[in-house]
Amino acid sequence: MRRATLNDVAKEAEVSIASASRAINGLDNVAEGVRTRVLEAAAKLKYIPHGGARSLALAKTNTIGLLLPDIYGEFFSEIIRGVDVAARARGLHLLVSGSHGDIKEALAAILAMSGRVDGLLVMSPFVDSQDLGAVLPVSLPLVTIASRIGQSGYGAITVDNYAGGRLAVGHLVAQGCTRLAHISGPESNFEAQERKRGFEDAVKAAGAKVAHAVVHEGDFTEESGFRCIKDMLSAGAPPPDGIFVGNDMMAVGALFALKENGVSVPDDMAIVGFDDVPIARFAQPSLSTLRVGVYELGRRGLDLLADALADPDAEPAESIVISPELVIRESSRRTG
Amino acid sequence: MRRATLNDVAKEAEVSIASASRAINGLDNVAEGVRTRVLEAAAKLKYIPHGGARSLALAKTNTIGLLLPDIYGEFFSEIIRGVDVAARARGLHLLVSGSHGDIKEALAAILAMSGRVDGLLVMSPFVDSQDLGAVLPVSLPLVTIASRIGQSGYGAITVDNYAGGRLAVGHLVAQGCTRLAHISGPESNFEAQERKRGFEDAVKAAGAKVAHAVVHEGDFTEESGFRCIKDMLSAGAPPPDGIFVGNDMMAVGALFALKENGVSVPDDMAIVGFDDVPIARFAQPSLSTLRVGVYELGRRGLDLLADALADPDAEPAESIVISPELVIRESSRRTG
DNA sequence: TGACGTAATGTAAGCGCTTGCATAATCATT
DNA sequence: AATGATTATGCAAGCGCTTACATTACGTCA
Repeated sequence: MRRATLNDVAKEAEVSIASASRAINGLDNVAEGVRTRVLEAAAKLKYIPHGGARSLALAKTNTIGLLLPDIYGEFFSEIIRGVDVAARARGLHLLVSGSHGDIKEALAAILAMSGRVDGLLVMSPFVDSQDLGAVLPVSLPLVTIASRIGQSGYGAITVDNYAGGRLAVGHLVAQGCTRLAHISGPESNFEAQERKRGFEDAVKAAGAKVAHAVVHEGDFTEESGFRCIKDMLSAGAPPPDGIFVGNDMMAVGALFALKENGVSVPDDMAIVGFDDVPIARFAQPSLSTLRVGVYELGRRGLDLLADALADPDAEPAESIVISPELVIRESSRRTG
Repeated sequence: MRRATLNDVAKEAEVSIASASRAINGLDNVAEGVRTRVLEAAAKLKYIPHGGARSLALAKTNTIGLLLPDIYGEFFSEIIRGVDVAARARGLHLLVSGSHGDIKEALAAILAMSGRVDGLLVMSPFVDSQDLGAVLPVSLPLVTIASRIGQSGYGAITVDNYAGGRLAVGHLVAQGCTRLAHISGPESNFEAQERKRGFEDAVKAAGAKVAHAVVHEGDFTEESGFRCIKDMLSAGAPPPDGIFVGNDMMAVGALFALKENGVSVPDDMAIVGFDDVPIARFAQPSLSTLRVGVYELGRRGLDLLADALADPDAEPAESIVISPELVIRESSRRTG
């Protein structure tokens, strides 16, 4: 049986469709008798308003689109949590999509979202994200998270990855490490590049205190962290005694590999990750890392967007920069 | 500047709106000249089709609604991953919402989704979910995951939690445990109840081999697992030597508490969880658990729904029951 | 050259809803 | 009782799009 429309309800209640609409929406210019008749008819027909049609008529969807590289896993799950909580608080719904690292897919997702959302929350940490910015319709309110999109115009939330990298190195040096290494994220990832740059500059600044500093490239997955450590250990060269790993998942993989090879952490090798995803404190040993407040990233991103939506001609909020905070746990705390 | 509509494009290209539509959608009954004119006009005006309007006209959204108790965290994140992958493979989009354990919120979410999705994928493991079923519009294709909703009609995916509970106990007994305990999920959760029932029946069946079997009630969070262990240890009674924990997150909390109290796992106490979320193998010691294949839950749920959507008058697929598989890791592997 | 099939285009209805405006009904006021 | 103010209701346009159907233009064949 076809789903009931407002028209059906109106007929059943023997009123005009306009009155039915008003009754359903609780407007006050409806006679009591009409209201009850309409409501009864609606219940009888199991009428449920058609959200899409309503959106079209109102030019308002009460939905915001969330576009992430992926929509699962420790990191993104935390982002989603932040966004979800904030959205719920404002009565907004979420249309989420993953771009899977593919600009094409990201564009397709945005196309599909167009006309279904009031605004867009985008995280696209790819070095060439600017292209994305160029294609985006100017008309859709857009807030970016940890991205590098040309014209955002509606604010952005970014993480000071460079400073984070420097902090990590500073800490490792303070712990007495003299041979440093970095396991970076992919070349194509803007955040990864910034972290690496922080690492390298800090190493340079440390001067003679640091003997040599290698960089291995991973791809932000646990497996790649595992693999990088294996490579390092079998390289022949003396292994480093302190590693700054580009994100926590790779650090977890690294810890695994180190344990497998009997390298003691932190005594033989100190490890520092990045992000502070929930798993960091469960790792064995627990993982020192740079806390970004991933949850906050999501929450504040949504707030920024929702505020812009609520007051379209407020001046665009300046972008927010989040400074990572060093969290020292077992993996880098030298007793000596 | 207002966003461009198809009408604007048609005017710009000096053709009728019908031709513009056909050109944009790549139909073949359009003269080449017209097509290029339209496409150029569209590009010039930065035209992006309005998905909502298109859906309304086509009575098809290519979106499916995913309603979960929460949309983040180890467990749900895995579900989302399965759903996402399957949806992507079929070109479907996802409108996700969390009910936060509140039936009211779940209903609100479903209302909001109505008319924006072609079908619904719902997980509502609450004992009183039937009420939800009663209210749902019959018209929307619906597949349930690990839920207990009256008339699903379009198939369902369920987990054999009872069998899982029995398996866990069987394993613990086989490891030589004689004093068993269970940390259950909340009373209101259907799955939790089934797992508990499995535990209790298996204990009964074990007869004299098991001295006594206590049940503590948690709420599926890590904290509650932690707390239950603390309670157990300070209870005065001799502590159990084998615990079946209702899910992995609580088990992780339990491991923490045990380590804090110097109880050795698995020698003093063996632990078995449920779900096999990704974190289970990272725990220290790694966690024995009942693998549900959470990812599969999501993937197959979506497939079921999408198939029903694709062929509306196929007979409703029978529901799928997933049998958990025992995964033995360090937390319950006795060397003796 | 005229009848006819084919292909390109336009017209307009309709998807389900909201809402400005006009109309009708009710009430208070003098 | 006549007037104006107030309230309830309905009509119809419109949100941006698709598409059945009608119309027109064109080439083909006898």
